[in-house]
Amino acid sequence: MKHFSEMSESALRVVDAAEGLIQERGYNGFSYDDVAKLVGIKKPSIHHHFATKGDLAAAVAQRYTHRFREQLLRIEVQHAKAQDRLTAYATLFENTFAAEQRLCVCGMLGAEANSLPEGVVHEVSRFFEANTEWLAMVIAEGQRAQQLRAQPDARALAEACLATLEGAMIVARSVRGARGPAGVAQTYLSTLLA
Amino acid sequence: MKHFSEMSESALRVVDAAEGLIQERGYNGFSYDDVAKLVGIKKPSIHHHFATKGDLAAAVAQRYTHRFREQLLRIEVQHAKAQDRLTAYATLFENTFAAEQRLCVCGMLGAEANSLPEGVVHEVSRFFEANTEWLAMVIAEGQRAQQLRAQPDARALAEACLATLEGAMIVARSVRGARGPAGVAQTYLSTLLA
DNA sequence: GTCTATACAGTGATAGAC
DNA sequence: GTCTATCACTGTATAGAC
Repeated sequence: MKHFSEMSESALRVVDAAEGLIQERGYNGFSYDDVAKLVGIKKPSIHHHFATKGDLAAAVAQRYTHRFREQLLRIEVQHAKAQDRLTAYATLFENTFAAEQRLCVCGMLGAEANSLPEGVVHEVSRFFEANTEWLAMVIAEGQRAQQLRAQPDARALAEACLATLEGAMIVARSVRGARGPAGVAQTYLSTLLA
Repeated sequence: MKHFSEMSESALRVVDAAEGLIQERGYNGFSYDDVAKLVGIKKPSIHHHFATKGDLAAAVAQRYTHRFREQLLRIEVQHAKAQDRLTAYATLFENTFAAEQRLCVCGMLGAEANSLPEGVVHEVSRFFEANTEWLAMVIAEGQRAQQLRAQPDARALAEACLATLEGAMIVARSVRGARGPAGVAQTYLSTLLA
C-alpha cells in the first residue's frame, strides 16, 4: 500500500471523505458513490486512486493511526504526570466524539472486523497495539513514580483503559444523556490513583 | 412491534439467524438473502414475518435484551457478593465472545447506530440502560456491604464497567492474542475491590 | 486525473399464485 | 406460510476516451 505522505492531493481528499463516512456509518455503511459526492468527482475516479474499497479503508486506518501516534508523542512532551497524560489521552477520544458523535475509526472497523478485507484488519490491529503499548508505558511510569496505585500490572490496565474508551463511545452513541468517553475515562482514572 | 413470545416458530428461526449475522457482520453486513439461506426458506418469506429489515433487527435486539435481563436475575439469585455477581456478569460477555468471536448484539448495533432505523436504536438504548441500572445496583450494594471501595459513585462505575466489556470485545476481535472480555473485566474489577 | 458508459451481482421490497 | 417472478435501485468494479 502507498503511504499517505506520497499521495496526491486528490487522493487525500478521498481519504478525508472516507474517514468521516467510516466514523459515521462504518465500512459496510458507505459506498464509493458517497465518497464521490463528498469530494465532488465521479465514482470511477475514486477507483483510480484506490482500486478496491479495502484499499481505501486500509489507507484511512493507516493515516488515522499515524496521526494518533503523533498526538501521543505530543502528550508525552506536554505532560509529565501520568494522570495528566491519561486525561489528555481521553480528550483525544472526547474531541472525536464531540464532532457529531463520531466514533474512533478503528473502534468502528474493529467491530466490523469479521466482514472486512484482511489488509484493513491488519491496520486496525496496529492501531490497538500502538495504543496499548503507549498506555502501558505511561501507566508503568506513573506506578514507578507512585502517582498511580501499583496494584494490577500496567499492560492489563492499559488494555482496560483502551477498551473503556472505545466502549464508551459506542454506548454514548445510542443512549441519550450518557456520559461521553471523557467522563467515563475520568471514572476509570480515579480508580487508578494512588 | 410484536413481542417475540407471540411469534411463530418460523419467525423465531428467522430471528435466530439474524441474531447470529448481526453479531458476526453487523446490520449493514447481512441481507435478507443471507437469513433466508440460513433458515432454509426464500427471501420473500422473510418479508412475510418482518416487513422491513429494521423490524427484524429491532426484534433481534428486543429478544436479546429480554434474555439478558433473565440472566441478570439469575445472577442475583445465584450470587450474593458483589464481586461474584460482577464476575458472573463478565462471563456473559465472555461466553458470547468465545463462540466465534461473536459481539454483543447491542454493542455492534450501537456502533452502527447513526445508520440504523429509529426503532432499532431505541431497543439498543434500552439494553444499555437496563445493564447500567443493574450494574449500578450491584455496585451500590457492594459498596454498602464494604465489599467494594466506596470511592466513585456507583452509577459512574457501572457505566465504566459496561463500556469496558463492550470495548474489550471489539478490541479483542482484531488483535491476535488480546485478552477477551473476561480478562479485561477482571482487571477492572480488581480496581474496585475494597 | 477525470470522465461516460457499462457490466454484473446484490439490495430491500412487492404482487400474486399455491 | 411459502413460493416464483419481478421491481427499482444500489453495490463494486472495469474499459476506454479525453
